[in-house]
Amino acid sequence: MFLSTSHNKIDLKCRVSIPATYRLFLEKSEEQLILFKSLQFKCIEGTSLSRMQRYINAIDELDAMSDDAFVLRMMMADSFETKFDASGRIVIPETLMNFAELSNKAVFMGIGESFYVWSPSEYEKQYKKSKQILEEKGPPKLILNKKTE
Amino acid sequence: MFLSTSHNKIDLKCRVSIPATYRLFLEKSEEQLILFKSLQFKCIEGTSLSRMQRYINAIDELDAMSDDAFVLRMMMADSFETKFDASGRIVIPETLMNFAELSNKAVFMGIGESFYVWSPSEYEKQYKKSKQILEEKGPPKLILNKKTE
DNA sequence: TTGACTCCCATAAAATCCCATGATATCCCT
DNA sequence: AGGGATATCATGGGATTTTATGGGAGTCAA
Repeated sequence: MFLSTSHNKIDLKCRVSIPATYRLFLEKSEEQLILFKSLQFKCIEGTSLSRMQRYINAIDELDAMSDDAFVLRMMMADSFETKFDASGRIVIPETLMNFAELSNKAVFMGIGESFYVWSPSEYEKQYKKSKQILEEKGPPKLILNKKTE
Repeated sequence: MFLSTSHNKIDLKCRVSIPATYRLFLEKSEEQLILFKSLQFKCIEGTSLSRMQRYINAIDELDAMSDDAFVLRMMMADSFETKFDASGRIVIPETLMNFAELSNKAVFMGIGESFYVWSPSEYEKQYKKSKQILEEKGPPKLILNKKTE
């Protein structure tokens, strides 16, 4: 699983070290890493190829002309398969650098099946926002054992 | 699989470089590349021969006299099997150049099992449209809670 | 012989590999 | 528990390979 947060440097070639824990998780499960534009936030989302595969399969199950299928196809088009160099770094494609407004620092935030990559300022913004919601509305009600029907 | 987007040049001989990632995917899976007119958009669709085969099989399951079967057969008739030259380029058949209104630039857009080839202006149009749908309707529901089974 | 198509070679820019290093964390032995 | 030895991590930069693209020589058919 992708967990924990870390702040890593992006060098002039747009390389970043993927946090070792993330990398080990991918290597252990023999998964390729996919990066894509988040549909919800101004950040990059990272996930395994097999999870991305599930989205792709979903496209075929939808009405091909539907808005959902349309948006999902665009998501694929904004996705990149990446691999590590010998020292565990990836290169962030230019498209994604621009989309997430990254320059020389990246914040990795693990959220289970996937992770986010933020610019420090955007991360800060979202972090404060979540804190504020927490204060105003109290902790969210979690249902851990959801019935699947 | 086919992912990511790239803008490549079409030269005077109607040659374009297929994005290396697409090419490698096809070579690795020992697949032939098929190009055909998209049924939904003003663009060329590219896919593997085996996926095309699935379309063809699907025709047989339709009422042979139906309009759907008729349209699909016409689509097949405008399909081209293409192969790369030594440096990974293909020649786009004139019929398809005209259909997609291509001139000197092609936008390759990977959508999983297949990819689209657009003129830059048409691509731009579709991209904006998807952005707009995303804003108005939010991300597709299956993104948010995906059932694994 | 002219036009269309296919090979083949050339090249600049970009992506990738390879080796190096300081900092941190982990191990291990007493 | 201390403290040095060892491994791992995050980072830098140069060398090499691949990619995308241009253009010419050979080939085949009308």
